[in-house]
Amino acid sequence: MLDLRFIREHPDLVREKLARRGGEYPLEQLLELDQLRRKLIQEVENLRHERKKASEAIGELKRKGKDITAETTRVKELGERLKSLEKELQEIEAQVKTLLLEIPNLPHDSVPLGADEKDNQVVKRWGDMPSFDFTPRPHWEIGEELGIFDFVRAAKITGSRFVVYRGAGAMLERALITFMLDLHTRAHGYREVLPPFIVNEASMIGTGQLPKFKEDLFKLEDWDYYLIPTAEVPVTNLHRSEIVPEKALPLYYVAYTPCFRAEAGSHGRDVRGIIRQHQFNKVELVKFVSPENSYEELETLLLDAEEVLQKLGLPYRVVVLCTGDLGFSAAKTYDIEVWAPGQERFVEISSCSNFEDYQARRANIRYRPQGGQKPRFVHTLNGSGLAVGRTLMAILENYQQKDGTVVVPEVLRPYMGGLEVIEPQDFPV
RNA sequence: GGAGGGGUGCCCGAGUGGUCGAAGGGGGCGGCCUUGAAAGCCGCUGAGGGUCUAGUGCCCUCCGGGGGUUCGAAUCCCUCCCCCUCCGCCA
Repeated sequence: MLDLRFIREHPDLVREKLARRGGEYPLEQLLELDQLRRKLIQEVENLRHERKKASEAIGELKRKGKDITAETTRVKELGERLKSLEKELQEIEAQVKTLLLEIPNLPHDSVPLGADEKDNQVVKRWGDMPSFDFTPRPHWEIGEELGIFDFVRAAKITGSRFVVYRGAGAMLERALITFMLDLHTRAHGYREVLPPFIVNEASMIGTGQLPKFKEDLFKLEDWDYYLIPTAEVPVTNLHRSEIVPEKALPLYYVAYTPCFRAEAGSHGRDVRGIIRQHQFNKVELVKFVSPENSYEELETLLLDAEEVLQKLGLPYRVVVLCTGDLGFSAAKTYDIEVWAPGQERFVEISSCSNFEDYQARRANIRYRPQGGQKPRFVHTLNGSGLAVGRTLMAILENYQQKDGTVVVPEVLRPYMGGLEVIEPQDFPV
């Protein structure tokens, strides 16, 4: 969330920056409530002060063995007045908190102005798109023909937007996960963690999924627990309500987790194939850094994610999201889009964001600056490194051959028992 | 699921109704000592909020969360959450 004091002191700036995102936010209402809140705080605190002094006096009288009945009745009245004011204040504060949680982060000044994804700007291209002497096919056709996807049985055991990976498909998914984890831990200095895939409500609020985006989440019945939509949630919340020493920064984490998304409102989008599933695997990079260099850290985070695609030989482009397409909690986001020749389009495969102190303030993640000064909020960043299912999709489409087989990228072969080509799976059923 | 014990500051830990925001230790910061460091010694060191004359100011809140009793709660009561031990169940 935003800093209430900053909003109060720079309302025009905040208004203007929120306007860049488009949409309506309850800023004016918040400012009004904040004024009321501060007035109530003063009244309450004055009363408390009075009561405190009077109570102390009673203690003094009692010690001297004097009569205190007159004083106690007076203070009791004071207490009752205080109680009703406190209740009022509590309600106002709850409302302020609610409004604050519904206001998104302010876009960074380097984020291009724009209304929606059409205004995102391509900032980089890498790799040559493969040329084929046949018409390249989409991954769902390749995968089903190879027998590595089974959508029919997935629909039977669960429902739509699920898939069963079989044989070399399952192995390829597993190889990708391990390959990515190895790259980020060994070459990029990330610490590997394997967090819970289920988190509580406080964690979801900490990273910004709740309270606003409840409909995107799977919730466990009779529990205040949710399936994670991304490892960003458990990993960022690792340090919720902590104060870490400055010398511990920056903290780099990498985590493999499955991700669960209700995909409410995406009916009819990407219904074919494995691009948009209710459950998918992802390797996620998360950074906790000091505010001074978070934008440099965003650039290196992006490069760390890009390197996965480079090593796999998959062509891609990087776009910077415009203000209108920016996620709720993010101040700046780069998307990496991999080339999918079977669909003749680029598909998002990673999203790398700097949240500045927006999540840190929600989740109360701070660091103590060297020299023992007051704690400050860290900056948090995260990025997919990468979405595993979509990487598998890109491999099928970019490495497909005329005969329907798929070449395994060289870096993955050690992870697949030396397998060089994926051929039709020979299963009796 | 049953029985018991516990949650206090950056960390550990004392504190069972009244100057208790809280002993002590660790850590951190500063100083002395030292060629330098370690050790030793001395001092400082919680967080959040409100306010103005903006000060090394004044005030309020915070001892797991919420509620209650009381003139007054870290301390008493209720409730919820979490952790530990034993038993049961279990991959």
